[in-house]
Amino acid sequence: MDIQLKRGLLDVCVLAAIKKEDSYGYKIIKDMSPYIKMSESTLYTILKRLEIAGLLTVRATLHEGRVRKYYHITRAGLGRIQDFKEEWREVMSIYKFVTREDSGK
Amino acid sequence: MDIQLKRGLLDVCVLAAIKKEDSYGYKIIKDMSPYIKMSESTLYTILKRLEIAGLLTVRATLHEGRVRKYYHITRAGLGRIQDFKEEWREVMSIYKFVTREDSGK
DNA sequence: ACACAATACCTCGCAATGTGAGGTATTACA
DNA sequence: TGTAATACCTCACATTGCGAGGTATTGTGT
Repeated sequence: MDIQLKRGLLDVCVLAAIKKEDSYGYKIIKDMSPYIKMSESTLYTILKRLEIAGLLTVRATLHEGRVRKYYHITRAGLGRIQDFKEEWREVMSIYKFVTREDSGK
Repeated sequence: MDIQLKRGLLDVCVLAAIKKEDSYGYKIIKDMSPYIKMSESTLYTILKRLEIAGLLTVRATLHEGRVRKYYHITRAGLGRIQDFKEEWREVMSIYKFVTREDSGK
């Protein structure tokens, strides 16, 4: 899908992916892939960003000899999703503006 | 509204603003302002970009001593709006993913 | 006459961010 | 021995919205 359209969705998608239960990078990409594709470099950049912003916390673990970092959403992260939800009214009004049919033409 | 969310909408909004009838920069901003705010520098950048991409054409006129440039949407521009419309299914599925309630939690 | 808003266009540098290319390391399987 | 899968990461690059700033004309208030 259009890269510009993605920009407003990716952050909040990642948050949504760890909302239900803590998850890790590799799994987040797999879970999101039916809805939205993203490269690994993008995801790890975003995870770092969201951590710095305090929207999630990290906990490193060892799993079958491999490092695995679990991400946990914070209250602020949940707030971010809520904000997104509220902003969606605006988005839909824009969508309607774009797709309206100029009946007279 | 969130600047990242805007990125996917602005181009197509501008096209929608000139779809009904040819319009010019200053008026486009006014027309769109109830739906989405954008600075002049943004708009003129976008108009230039869309012109280069062949999604609209320009016609300079004189109006009460001031230069006024009218923009006209091309077939490709209409196609861009159509593409956006079709991509919206994907966007809505992402929206649902983000806002779903984890019933069991 | 002077100041200021409105109309109408433009350029430039900055900051944010998705991506491909590339890197490191372990486990699983043919 | 080699390749895929798992799992993490860095870096340079291109795109793009925006603020700051610029130019010019017309209209309005003092």
